[in-house]
Amino acid sequence: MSDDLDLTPLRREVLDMIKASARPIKAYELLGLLSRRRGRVARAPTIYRTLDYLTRCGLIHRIESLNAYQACAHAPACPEHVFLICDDCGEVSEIESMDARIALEIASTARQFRAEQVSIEVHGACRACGTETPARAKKP
Amino acid sequence: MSDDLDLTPLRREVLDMIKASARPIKAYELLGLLSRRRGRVARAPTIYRTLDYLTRCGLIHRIESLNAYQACAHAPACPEHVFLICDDCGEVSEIESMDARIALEIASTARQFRAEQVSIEVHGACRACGTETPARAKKP
DNA sequence: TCGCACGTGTTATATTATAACATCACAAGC
DNA sequence: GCTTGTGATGTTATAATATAACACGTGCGA
Ligand SMILES: [Zn+2]
Ligand SMILES: [Zn+2]
Ligand SMILES: [Zn+2]
Ligand SMILES: [Zn+2]
Repeated sequence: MSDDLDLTPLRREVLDMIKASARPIKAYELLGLLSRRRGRVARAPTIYRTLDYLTRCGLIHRIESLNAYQACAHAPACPEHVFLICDDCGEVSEIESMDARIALEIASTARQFRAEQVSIEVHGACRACGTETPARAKKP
Repeated sequence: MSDDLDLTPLRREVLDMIKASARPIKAYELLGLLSRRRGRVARAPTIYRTLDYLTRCGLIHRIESLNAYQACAHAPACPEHVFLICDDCGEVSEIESMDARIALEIASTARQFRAEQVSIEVHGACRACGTETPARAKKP
């Protein structure tokens, strides 16, 4: 395991595609984009290996409840991140909550559980979607 | 949408299988168990619909990072749950952390995000696995 | 030069999940 | 009784997500 980045052309290309996406992006979407960019089909292992690498480096995060990936909003080290996921418009914002992290650290330690990786995903309605109508009226 | 439970035989059978499992259990594992119990194959939609129902009722939880399901440890209403997931032995314990929940509520509200469903999954090493050896030595 | 580590390509397949439609049982209303 | 609607379950097919296993090439140090 090395500490420094090895951003090969493939990894950089995939990272750029993820950064360019306004929403979390899925593995097979990236695969399609990559195939088109390069003029030949890219296969699943190519993209999954790259996503693994970028995730391990902390450059992107996987959003478990969406099976999708998003560039980290807070640089290469980001231990306190929380995703606010709007189920209406699909927007996901990454915030930091030191308080939540501390609470979890305390709760884990109390049970002698050594926390290594924390995933916090909050589903709901973002500001724009939540205020569309006072009391929950969706177009059918 | 009704408030009270409709635990049909299928739903009860699946719920019992989940409760009987010492670990989170996967949809296709349940499908296999169910097929054997009933002496004929059960198909995927049967189990997924049942899991949806039980999840919506709060009787079970889905663990997103494992694609697996576990019975709720805290009765039919459980808004503050956190999963401590041991990556060594696979044990998952469900705890409650009001503090984490409050921290997230505050952080969400500050961004005018209306939180509806929160998923907190902490991966790491449980007490038993974390103390096996002082500094991380796994059998190869 | 040789062997190794590692990134990538390729083939095949495993795992997870849903769409769409058929059937059945039960209950409300006639 | 019959009709009709509703919700649960069964069935068929397929979509979406992910990994195993092996091949190939390049660079690098022994
Ligand atoms: Zn981040
Ligand atoms: Zn929104
Ligand atoms: Zn619970
Ligand atoms: Zn353990």
